[in-house]
Amino acid sequence: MKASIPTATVARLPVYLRCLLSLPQDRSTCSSEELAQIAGVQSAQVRKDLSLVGLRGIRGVGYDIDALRRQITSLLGLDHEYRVVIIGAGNLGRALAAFEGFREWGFTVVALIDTDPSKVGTTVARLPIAALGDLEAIVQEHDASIGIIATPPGAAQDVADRLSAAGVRSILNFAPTVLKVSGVEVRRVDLSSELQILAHHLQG
Amino acid sequence: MKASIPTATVARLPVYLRCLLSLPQDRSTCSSEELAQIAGVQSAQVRKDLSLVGLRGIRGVGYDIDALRRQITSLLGLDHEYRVVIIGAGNLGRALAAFEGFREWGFTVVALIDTDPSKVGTTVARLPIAALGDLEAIVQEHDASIGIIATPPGAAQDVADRLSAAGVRSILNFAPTVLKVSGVEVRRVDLSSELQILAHHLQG
DNA sequence: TAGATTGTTAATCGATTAACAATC
DNA sequence: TAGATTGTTAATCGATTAACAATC
Repeated sequence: MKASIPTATVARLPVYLRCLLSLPQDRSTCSSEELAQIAGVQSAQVRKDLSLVGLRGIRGVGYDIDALRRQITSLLGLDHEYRVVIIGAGNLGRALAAFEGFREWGFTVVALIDTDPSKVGTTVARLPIAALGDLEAIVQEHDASIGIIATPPGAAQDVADRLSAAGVRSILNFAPTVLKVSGVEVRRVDLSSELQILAHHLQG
Repeated sequence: MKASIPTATVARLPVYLRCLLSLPQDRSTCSSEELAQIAGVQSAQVRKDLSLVGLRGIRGVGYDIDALRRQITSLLGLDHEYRVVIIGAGNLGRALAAFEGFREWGFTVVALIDTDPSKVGTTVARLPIAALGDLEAIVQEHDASIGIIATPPGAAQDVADRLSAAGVRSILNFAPTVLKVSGVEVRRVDLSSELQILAHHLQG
């Protein structure tokens, strides 16, 4: 029984990975101090995180960059391909469908879904927009494991329920809605809230 | 000297506010238990948060919904208007420029800025795209206090430096770049990282 | 060896939750 | 009054940081 990795640590792994990939090809090792510097955290944090996920360095030398890259990739499951469906073909949904940053890490957007009949059948980034009624069929056909909700707030819970029932196991929710689901991991990105938090500091 | 509000509490205020606004008009009070339920947190959390920001309820009754709405709005500074500049007119930058969710809370996008000469002068959501060279002039002209970075990663630090020097005090960063700035509050939204974190759970 | 750097422990800090007296 | 619900304290939990012996 392996102890699970703290969520704060998991959330930093993508940052470390990107930093490691940005290091010059000819470098072979990297100290926790240097990685911390470019990742914007403390070196003790880096050592603790890497230690928690079972990654070891060499005392007096540092960490093997290539081993770190490969092992973090594997820990995050980025050596698999994941199929993603996006629900909501508004400005945000379309931008996400065309976003290159997903493909780069092995996430393939297999469908963009919307209720608007005038949108269905048109294409965004070479992807045809499908009807909401086909959600379940599409998830099953492509064996999609991730759903991205970019609908208006009122539609989000229903879409989440349907994604969950169809077998999607992770949801990235851009709707400003608190989703009630079970057995599905949800991450929330609330763009308006982010600005509101910044606003608090501007005046406080 | 007022003690400052814990960051975790500040981050929940926008959620509470949205929940309160979704309550029927004819309701006048709301218990911490009910608010917790719709916000997806524990009732003790709600009471603690509200207490930390100085909001009181009535024992045996609950909290006054209208007072809560007004006071949270004020705490977050949402009774002001904020001018926002967006840098990067790619898919994401354009989607953000057209995003209605910002306007709704008093955030006005005053400029969309890009380096690409073929984009400059065209319009997105009735907003003309400006040249990067004009960033400082635009920030000053509109007295913008928030910058949204939606550039490729390599450009983000330079843009952040220029925003900061031009007087912007808060940055929302969508580039997968760790920004080094001082005296500016930065919030990071890393879309690829979100999927990577979800991927970790899919396989773990 | 001397210098560098890890890996881990313990201390600290901050956030969440449970519990319940206070009181409407 | 009796029932409901707050406001706060204390307990718990999780995350960060400091410090340093181990060791390359």
